[in-house]
Amino acid sequence: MTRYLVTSALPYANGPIHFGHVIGAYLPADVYVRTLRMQGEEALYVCGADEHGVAITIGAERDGIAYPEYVARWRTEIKRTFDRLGLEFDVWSGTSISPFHAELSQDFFRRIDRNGFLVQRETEQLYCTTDRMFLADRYVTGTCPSCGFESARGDECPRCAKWLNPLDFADPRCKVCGTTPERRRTTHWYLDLPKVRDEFLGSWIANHEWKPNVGAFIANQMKEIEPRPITRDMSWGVPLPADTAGDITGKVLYVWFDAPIGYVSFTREWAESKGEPEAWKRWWQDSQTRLVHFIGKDNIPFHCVVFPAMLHATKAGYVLPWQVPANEFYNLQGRKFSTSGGWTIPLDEFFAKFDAQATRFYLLASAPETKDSEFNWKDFQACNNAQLADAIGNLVTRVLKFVDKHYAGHIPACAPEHEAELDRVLLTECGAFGDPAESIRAFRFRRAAEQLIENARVANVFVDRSAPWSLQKTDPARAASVLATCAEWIGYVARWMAPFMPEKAQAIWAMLGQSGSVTARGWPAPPVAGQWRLGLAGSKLGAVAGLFPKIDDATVAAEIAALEERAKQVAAG
RNA sequence: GGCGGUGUAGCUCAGUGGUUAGAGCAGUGGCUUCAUAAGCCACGUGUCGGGGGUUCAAGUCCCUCCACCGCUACCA
Repeated sequence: MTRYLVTSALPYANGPIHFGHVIGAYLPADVYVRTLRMQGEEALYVCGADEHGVAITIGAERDGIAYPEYVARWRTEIKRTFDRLGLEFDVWSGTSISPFHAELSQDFFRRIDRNGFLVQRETEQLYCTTDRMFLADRYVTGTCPSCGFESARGDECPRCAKWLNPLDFADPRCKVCGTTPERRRTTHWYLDLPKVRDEFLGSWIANHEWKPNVGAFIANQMKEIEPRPITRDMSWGVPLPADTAGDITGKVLYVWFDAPIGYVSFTREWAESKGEPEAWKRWWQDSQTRLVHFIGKDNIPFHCVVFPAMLHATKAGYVLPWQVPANEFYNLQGRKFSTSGGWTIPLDEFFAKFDAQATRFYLLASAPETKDSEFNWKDFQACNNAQLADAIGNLVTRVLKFVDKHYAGHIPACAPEHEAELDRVLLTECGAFGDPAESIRAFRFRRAAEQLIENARVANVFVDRSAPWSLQKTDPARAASVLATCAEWIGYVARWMAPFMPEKAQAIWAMLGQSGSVTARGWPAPPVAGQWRLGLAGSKLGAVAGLFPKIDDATVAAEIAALEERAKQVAAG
């Protein structure tokens, strides 16, 4: 049977994550997995921190703490944010602590080497003797040989936009410490991407169905693909396999090589924790697996080209990505999120004031699926107030409080003589409703959010048309049937909501007097007249209370002012 | 420079070459009172960024120009 192996881009353990990361790669994956499971599919959701690389060593040294301590801090901090948002991974680990990671990364390297997809090259690079490391282009600054701009970056001149090679600087300086680096020769292993392309990857990519914003982009990249270095001169990382390295020391696998292998090693870690050490193979080396990578657009070349090339080059039977639902970028109030620039939302403060479940819904409803989008405070308020509080929250309270008052807190039964007619009115005359799962499976989360609201509105129309408060006086039996029908529909709404807002869905389920988990009831089949009711009649309601507190204008104005103030203070230094 | 994306109603956005281009929000008017002053109904002539072209037919395909954004692969 088909099974779904879902991954979210491994967050880099070098700083806090913001809502842009959350909606780009994590929240959609969580909703996807929850939906699949409610539909009875087998799914595994894997994530963890990416913890190697030079940016981390620089950060740790700046903070004066050991590398492992540094990455542990961010691994924990990032996970805390995920926990607050209700993101549930089956395994959460880190590339520097996962017990299988180093061994498996070396295994990848060895297999790829043995299969003839690695080449060695000697190059000359700038080396900073103060920081004791080779400098990436961006870590070098100097005078542009083209236009004379004195603070050109090693990769590109900000003034004349010319591509640069830092070796061409007459006066190179290390961006970290300001001293002059020296030239050194060094040998590295390169992944022979053109060879993988010609043997397999080119035709695989051409014949694979990609999300529209992914396909054209990577097809074009295949033409200019070049070998990529996969080793690096530093100490923090996975050491080269000793049998390959020989007498060469001081090299580790480059972070972008070992990071995606984390998906596999974390799966092994999960299997081990389940007491089935071999179970990971069922997920990674079985053609029934559908591998889905949720990422931001900056990761497209990596997950659609490089990682598949690595998987193929091992010739170890690994599955390749089935879908890569990459999102575009998510901004904040018209500008890019910038932690260092103060243009961000401090999450501790945010979650002290605002509901994490409502935030999940808003992020999904505004997700950057086809183009960049943004978190906008006024939109957030409108979404919470008009869609969640008014359309869904009020539907629940208006119906259940009515039931509470007139039926002694028990959901009435729908009289058999009313059922066919009420089904017809509800299902065909009160507006269109759709199945959010269809949209979710197509990675259209904004559309699914709309459908959720539309579905709730169907019941609001039904209540208005039926006017049970009048029937109560003229035809009490019919009033009871109407309320019974509304309660049943709310049960559907709760299940449709469950992947988006699991806690709120559960709260509705409890208000309906149902025990157990709402997700245990599974995903609802599209309601069909005569057979859609769950049979809630007779249930004793739980305590009925408002689900979504409203956010007032003053609160929003204060948040916008605080955001601008933060940015201003950072700009002033 | 190269590549990619975006440009549709006041705002945020949907729109698989084919009837008079849609939704939500905001706005206006009416109805209702069960409910978190919530709900329902009605009301949208917008050079679909500009200009060419293909087609019986283009927001939808092609070319070009303009604007904005991103990427450019040793910042992982």
